[in-house]
Amino acid sequence: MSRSHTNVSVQVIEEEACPLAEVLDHVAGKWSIGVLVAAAHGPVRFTELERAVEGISRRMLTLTVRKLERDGLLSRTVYPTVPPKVEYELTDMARELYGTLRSLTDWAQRHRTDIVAARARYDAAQQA
Amino acid sequence: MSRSHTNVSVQVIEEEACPLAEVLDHVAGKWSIGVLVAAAHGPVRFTELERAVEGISRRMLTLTVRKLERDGLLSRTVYPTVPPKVEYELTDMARELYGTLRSLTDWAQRHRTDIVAARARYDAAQQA
DNA sequence: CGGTATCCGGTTCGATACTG
DNA sequence: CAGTATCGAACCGGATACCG
Repeated sequence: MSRSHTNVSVQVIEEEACPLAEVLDHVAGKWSIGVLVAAAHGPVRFTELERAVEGISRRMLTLTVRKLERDGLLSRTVYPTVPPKVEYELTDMARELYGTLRSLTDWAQRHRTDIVAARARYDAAQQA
Repeated sequence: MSRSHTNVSVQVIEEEACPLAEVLDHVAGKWSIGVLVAAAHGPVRFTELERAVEGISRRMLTLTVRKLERDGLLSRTVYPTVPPKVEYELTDMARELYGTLRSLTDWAQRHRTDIVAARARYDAAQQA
């Protein structure tokens, strides 16, 4: 366990951390990931998203898709029919991100029980 | 672009999205990622984190490391010396996650300007 | 169908001051 | 050095009602 910790590595940290913070500002938020995942398999309509992303309110779905659209992660296509039809789709940029999201998912699934266990241990230690 | 959207894929979405939401509850939050990245290169002391994660307040750093420790992502070692010395380090579980965090970073760097451009385009279109 | 508008409670977070 | 305590502002997000 070498402690090769210098000013240089602190510099590196800042360069790494800042763009990452930016991504999260775009991608985090309670519902963003859920919406991206739900839209990943093809064009999806508003109501389909509403059903797929379980628990989301209409308001939050609107705000979330707007934000994702603004950041260029989601494309929105309006068909001026009656009744109106709107389709959302991942942009190429978002499709690249999706792979990383999947590896996050995989990590979460592998360590789900570990996290629960860690919490139980921590809480038990505190209450003592 | 086939629209092979069925009940089955909706099922898949829910199975994927839920654990992902859980990860984010652990890992998101304004500062978590920054702290994890800052702690990735070896044992780091509290004050070092405070300097490395630019903009974080003492309070938020405390809350963040506590949360990460509780979830088993960060280990906390106290040396009972005067003055006190506390070192934080990624757990093995967190080190696995770090790879994914890096690919998030890489994505962010590749598309940083794309996102800025997308926003400018969107905002211009709205104000019109 | 695909949204908006408004209200409002809860949580988050920064600022500040204090401590073993 | 490594925290804790308290306060208030800002923001987030749910509920509800309405609209082209």
